[in-house]
Amino acid sequence: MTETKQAEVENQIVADIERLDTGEELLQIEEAARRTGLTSRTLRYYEERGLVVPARRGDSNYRLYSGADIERIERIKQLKDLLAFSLDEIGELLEVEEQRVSLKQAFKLETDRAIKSQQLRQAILLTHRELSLIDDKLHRLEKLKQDALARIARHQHRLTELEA
Amino acid sequence: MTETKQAEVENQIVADIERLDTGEELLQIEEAARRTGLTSRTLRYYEERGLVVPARRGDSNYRLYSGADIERIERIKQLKDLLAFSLDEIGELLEVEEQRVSLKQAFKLETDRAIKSQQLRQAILLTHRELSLIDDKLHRLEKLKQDALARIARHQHRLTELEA
DNA sequence: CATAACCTTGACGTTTACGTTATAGTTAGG
DNA sequence: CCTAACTATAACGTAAACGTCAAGGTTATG
Repeated sequence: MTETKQAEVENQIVADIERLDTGEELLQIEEAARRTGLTSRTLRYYEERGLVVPARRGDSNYRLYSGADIERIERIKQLKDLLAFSLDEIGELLEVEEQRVSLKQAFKLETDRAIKSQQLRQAILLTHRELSLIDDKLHRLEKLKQDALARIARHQHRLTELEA
Repeated sequence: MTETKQAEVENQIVADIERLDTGEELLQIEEAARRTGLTSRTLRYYEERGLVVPARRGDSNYRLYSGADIERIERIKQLKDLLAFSLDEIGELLEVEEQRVSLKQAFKLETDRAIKSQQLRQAILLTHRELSLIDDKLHRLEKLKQDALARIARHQHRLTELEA
């Protein structure tokens, strides 16, 4: 059986996958990087910055990323690329999101109706703050678009005028 | 007459303003920086990168920025902040815009109807390319917003459920 | 005409966000 | 068990986008 280098690599990738007690698949750094479109160096850097600490380390001390970790990395990409935020700003925003998550946890355990309501209201507030950040940029982008559209319309008008 | 330091500065600012043959006001670098919300260093850096070369230099070799220069600087800010473009990318985009402008000039001088039409079509094409860049980011931002909105809706739903 | 407050061109420093290289441990396949 | 291909940390390098002096010229004002 002459296994190609390609096939070997694929085997390696399959071997990359471990599992948590929960049965969730865990990825080694290179595979996590591949799935998120980043590099392993970048993932280590994000960890150094405290942005994404992988779910756990295997016996070999290898980093093992969970599905939640991958989602978080994707989120960082979004915020960085789309909102032009620095990693510092992203960190703050993710902290807010985490507050929301832990708030969700507390919510589950809570039995007091009044407190649960209060927690939900708090979660809504946090998300609104996030939303306003996005909305702000959205509006300004929208204006940029309108400018471009206006230019096109002007040209178009002259064109029809010319060809009348 | 005990002129305050404040007043002196204001005098200086007024003195900053020179005029082109056209009668357009020209600003020295600090005032140009103040108006655009940047620093003089940044403006010099932009010139170094070839992004904004001031309209002219005075006899004193001072940089003098025209209204068009100021607009261009504002444009750079927009593209950098809103689209998260690097100065390189902005340079390319501004080049495209300049093509559009010079095209506009050529258009004015042109008498041949067919050529004028062609030029307009070209201008429209260029603007469309710009537009697609903006639109792309806009769509992805919109998705971010929907995610946030969905989260809010979920919370809101649970809240009404709870308080029913 | 002195002085303050501009301006000039270097040139070196800094932060961010990684890339790259070196050295060494770990794991799967033949 | 040897080798290839992963992994680890550490450390140095780098490009972008400026900040921050330093040394000197220019201009308005008292």
